[in-house]
Amino acid sequence: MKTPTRKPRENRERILAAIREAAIAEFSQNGLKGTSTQAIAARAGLTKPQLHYYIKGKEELYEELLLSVMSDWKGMFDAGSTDPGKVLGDYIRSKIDQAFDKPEVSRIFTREVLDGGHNLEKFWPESRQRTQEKVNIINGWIARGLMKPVDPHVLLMSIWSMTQFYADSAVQVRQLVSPGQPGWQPDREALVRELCALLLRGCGIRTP
Amino acid sequence: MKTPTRKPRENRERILAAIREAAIAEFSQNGLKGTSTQAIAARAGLTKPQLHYYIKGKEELYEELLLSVMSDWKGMFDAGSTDPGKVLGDYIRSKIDQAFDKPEVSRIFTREVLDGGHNLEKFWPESRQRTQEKVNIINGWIARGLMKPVDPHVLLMSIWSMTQFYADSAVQVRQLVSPGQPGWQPDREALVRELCALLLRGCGIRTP
Amino acid sequence: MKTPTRKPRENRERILAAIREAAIAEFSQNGLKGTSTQAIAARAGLTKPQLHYYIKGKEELYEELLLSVMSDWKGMFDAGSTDPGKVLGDYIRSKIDQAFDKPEVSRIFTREVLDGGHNLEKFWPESRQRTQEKVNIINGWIARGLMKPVDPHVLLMSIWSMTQFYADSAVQVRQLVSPGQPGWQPDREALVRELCALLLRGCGIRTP
Amino acid sequence: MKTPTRKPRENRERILAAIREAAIAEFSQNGLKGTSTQAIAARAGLTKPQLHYYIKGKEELYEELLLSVMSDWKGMFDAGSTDPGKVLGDYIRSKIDQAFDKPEVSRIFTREVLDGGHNLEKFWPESRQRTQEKVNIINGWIARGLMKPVDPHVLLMSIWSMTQFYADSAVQVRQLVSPGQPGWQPDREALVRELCALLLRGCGIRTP
DNA sequence: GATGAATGAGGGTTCATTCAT
DNA sequence: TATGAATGAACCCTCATTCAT
Repeated sequence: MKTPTRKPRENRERILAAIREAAIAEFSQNGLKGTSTQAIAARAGLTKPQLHYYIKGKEELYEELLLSVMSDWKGMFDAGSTDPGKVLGDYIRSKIDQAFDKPEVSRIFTREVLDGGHNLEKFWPESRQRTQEKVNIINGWIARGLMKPVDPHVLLMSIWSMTQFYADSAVQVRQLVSPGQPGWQPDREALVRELCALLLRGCGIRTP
Repeated sequence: MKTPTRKPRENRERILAAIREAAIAEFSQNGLKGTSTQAIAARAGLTKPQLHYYIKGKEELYEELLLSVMSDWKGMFDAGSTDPGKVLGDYIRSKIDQAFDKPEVSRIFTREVLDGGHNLEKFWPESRQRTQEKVNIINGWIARGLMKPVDPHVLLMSIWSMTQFYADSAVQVRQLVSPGQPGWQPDREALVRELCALLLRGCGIRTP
Repeated sequence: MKTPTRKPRENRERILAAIREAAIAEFSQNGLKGTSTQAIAARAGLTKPQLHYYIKGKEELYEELLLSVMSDWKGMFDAGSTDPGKVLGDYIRSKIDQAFDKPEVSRIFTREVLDGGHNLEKFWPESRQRTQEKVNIINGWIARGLMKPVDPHVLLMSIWSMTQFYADSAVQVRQLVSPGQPGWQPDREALVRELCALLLRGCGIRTP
Repeated sequence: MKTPTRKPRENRERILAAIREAAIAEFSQNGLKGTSTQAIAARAGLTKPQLHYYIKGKEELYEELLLSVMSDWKGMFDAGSTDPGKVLGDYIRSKIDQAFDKPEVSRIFTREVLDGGHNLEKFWPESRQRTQEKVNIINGWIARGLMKPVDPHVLLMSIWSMTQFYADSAVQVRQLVSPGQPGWQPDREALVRELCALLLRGCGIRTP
């Protein structure tokens, strides 16, 4: 009569969700090696053996998380429109949204890359292909005179890093921009506007 | 009688340099927690107790290293000229040079920021001040009509992240750009040119 | 309503049999300590708690099994005949049959002896008595001149170990006898014949 | 000034010897899985981490021990003489000596075989070859009429198991032979004599 | 009867650091 | 200075068993 446990399925799902949340927080803060199952368990309100009842191991949990992280980025570069300004603008917005809403997720990825990206090996082929598709689209725009001849790879990596920055280096941002003072605040809307302006102008894309 | 040990001072310096070099490599690859003193000692050609004879502790060594890392970035934004294009271009080049030549140093910093930047606390005030100076300079350029009204903070962070990216995400770059194929290669000169073009145009700075 | 469960008694017996079979296989392969209840449960098609519903504990299950193993050896040395050759020959055949047909059972016993035989304590008195009876019979044969004066204990232990070997050391046998080649194969009939010839001749027992 | 530790080399060797002795005792009693490093460490008078300072791991230690066990058996079957009775008699004596003097070592091997012998894989080829040599020698004796036509493999395995028995089943022997009473005692000399008589007569080898 | 969940103990191993020499 | 040795804590994981449903 301690805990009702009426619906086992639901309970399991709830616990698993708690584990995932805890793991994201821990991995994001301390990395794969730096995170102890102890910490994940504690944060999820479980004991260590309990945790192992639900997951297979630390690495497996990490990889599963990494997979869900990767899937979050799919389809962000939506080439539905023929307007370069709209496509790139939407891309920037999506990435900034993700950086503001789920910064931990971004950090897990950055950390993994910093660690050598060995757990990402299985994702590279697909990522490579998707990158190539984007490159082709941008080259098409250039060919049609819709934008200046910018190296597509450099452009894509620039957008990636500029937006990722607001997730990974949130601390840095907060510290460098007169904290607690009426100075600049990383306001999401203003930021998106500024980044778009900077980049679209840089590409020579005319905006309405 | 094994080793002459003629000049203790010199010897000590040489060993300390070896330790620093080894530590940079290890910390850069595995982070603070992920690095074992064993690994540092081995890479520096010492035994573990030997290492502890020269350093105070892992954390202390790390902090000392972080300090030297930070000093590398001082003076990169050289406002000696009145030409915004030259100042920003030089800044970009310096950062890219550093990213290509000392990527480990960059990675240690990024990792620290990812970890929360607690060991950077003492550096924030100075960094903040230097950032403010740069912001003022840029605002001056804007006031004098030398460039479009771009948010200086966003601009600085963009340059920072875009350049840093080539150090931190070297793996990603290599993997995403059709490796081993005649595709795009991260050539330093071309890269600097592209980044300058993109950013200066984005700021509305006319280049000769 | 999932499973009919028509005859609970029968079902229980069937499950218990499955457990015993699974346990024999596991204990025989991995020993008492090396076997996990998990493994037994899995092999018997049960969950761990289910298994614990039917058994009292791992050790208890083991002891119960050991008991049934011991009973298999009763009456193998059948002194019904007055012909030493026949009695010993039948004994050898029974033991080889058991070694070939139920090697796991043999192995559980050998393992237990290797472990110190603490769980066999209750069986020793009876075994001792049965051994003494056999010794007396053999001494009788010797007294009547039916065989050479061989130490009965040594003879019995020799037969025991020589036959047991083909159960316990099946791997060794297979590996040492040119595997996969047209060399010697552990053929049961030939083996019994050879062992009988060797031993009976060794005892100076004339065979028809 | 706690412990002299004057000669590091010597000390290390002494500790390693203690570890090996402890490990033999433990592995012999509880097998690879059943033995805890804790137990080995305790028996050797060390703490667990201390133990790991000297060995690489439990499995490695086990394999090293197994290797030394195997080498103990090399050259026991000394075919220096042309007298079958002497060769086999010496073989039996060597094996019985080893069974009485180092029973634990024998048990480690038997246990390994019982476990499937996976750690012995690398030894099989050599063992196979040595077995073949012995088989050839015995076949030579038979061809020259020095002994009856006994299957050499069966003979060798019989000798092996009969002698091994006194190491592996020491408990059984002690329990089955009226313990504490003036009955039969496993006296080494008598045992060797009995076994030789039994086997040589079984092979039809005339002894002086 | 069967199932999800919990628990406490222990297993193997690695680590940062310090001692005594 | 430099080395063998020690130490105590922590880490990841598995196990046998039991509880409540």
